[in-house]
Amino acid sequence: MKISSTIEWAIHCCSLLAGLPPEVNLTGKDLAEYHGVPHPYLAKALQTLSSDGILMTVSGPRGGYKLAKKPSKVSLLDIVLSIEGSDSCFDCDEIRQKGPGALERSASYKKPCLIASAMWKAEKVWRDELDKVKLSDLLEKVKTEVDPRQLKKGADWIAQRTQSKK
Amino acid sequence: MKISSTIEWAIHCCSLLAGLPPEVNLTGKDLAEYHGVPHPYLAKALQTLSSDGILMTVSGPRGGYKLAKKPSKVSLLDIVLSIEGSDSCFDCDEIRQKGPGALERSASYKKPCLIASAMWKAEKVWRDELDKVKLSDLLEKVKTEVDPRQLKKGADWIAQRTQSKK
DNA sequence: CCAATTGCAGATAAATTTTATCCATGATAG
DNA sequence: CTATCATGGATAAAATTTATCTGCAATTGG
Repeated sequence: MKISSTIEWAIHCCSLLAGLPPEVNLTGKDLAEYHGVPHPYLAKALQTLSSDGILMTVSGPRGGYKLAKKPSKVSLLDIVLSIEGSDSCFDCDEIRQKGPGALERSASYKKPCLIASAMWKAEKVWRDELDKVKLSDLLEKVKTEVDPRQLKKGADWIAQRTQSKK
Repeated sequence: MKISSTIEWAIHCCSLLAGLPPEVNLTGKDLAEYHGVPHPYLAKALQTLSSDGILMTVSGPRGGYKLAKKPSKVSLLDIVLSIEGSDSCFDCDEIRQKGPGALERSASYKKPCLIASAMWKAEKVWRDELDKVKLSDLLEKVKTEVDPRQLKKGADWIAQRTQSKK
């Protein structure tokens, strides 16, 4: 029941991009370097985000990634589902239909398994909670909660990166 | 982000045991057979549940497992955490402290990462939801929602199992 | 048009986790 | 004292996650 670290990287990348001016983009390599994670693997995640319409790509020299929507239109759930896929995390194997207690005709099982229902309900509240949090909410909090020196350092590094390529 | 099928088995086993009279116990083999799952592997889960105080074991001939607490005192969360461990499903790797935007002294990072906080909050509502559902709630619903023929068939099989060993 | 940069898709491989099995041991009812 | 049953440890197979590489397509700037 572990959430893969790719999710963590993907959210960090998206929220970084959300804070940049709309004309700026960063390459996959920049994003990997910025976060200290392996580039080729992160690239996979970025490609997925882009094919799901969360990121936009600009190819060619001075290309890279930028956010495809307004930060207020992208929730953490969007990112999580893009990377992990939207399948439920609980698979009901219908084991109630398997043992000696089971009835022959599976048509007898109209209502979903009670246990599965409970697990799915819990997953729903989890997803709803993640859907409430938009990238714009994170940006807002960053302004008030994150050390300004850190913000400056990050911004400088990005500025230098985008400048030096001109 | 998949929930292992062991969880599903464990919950089914516990809710089956919850419906039996207090003096009755079922062996690991019975439980495996009843649910149509591999015995040696299920045994591991039953052992874990028992070492976590959710199940009681009776060793020796005519031994087996029974519920260690009243059904109203065991929640789905108890079972899930017993099997999966209680670690959070989201690991914060503190990647904000890794890239070129990071500050040198990690003491500067007093508040938890905003992204991790959001993920943990979502996990909390998930857990709270699962903790609301007790085995007694499932039993209650089983009475009204499950086909009586199925209940009878299961009960008969169990009765035959527990009888034939006398 | 050319050359360099960048994302894309697919194949592949290493590492880790999940799933599964087996066996020796200890407890206990009959 | 014997058959039954849980326990704990070791082991192995299977699946998934993590990671890398390579050739290709698109695009920009010269």
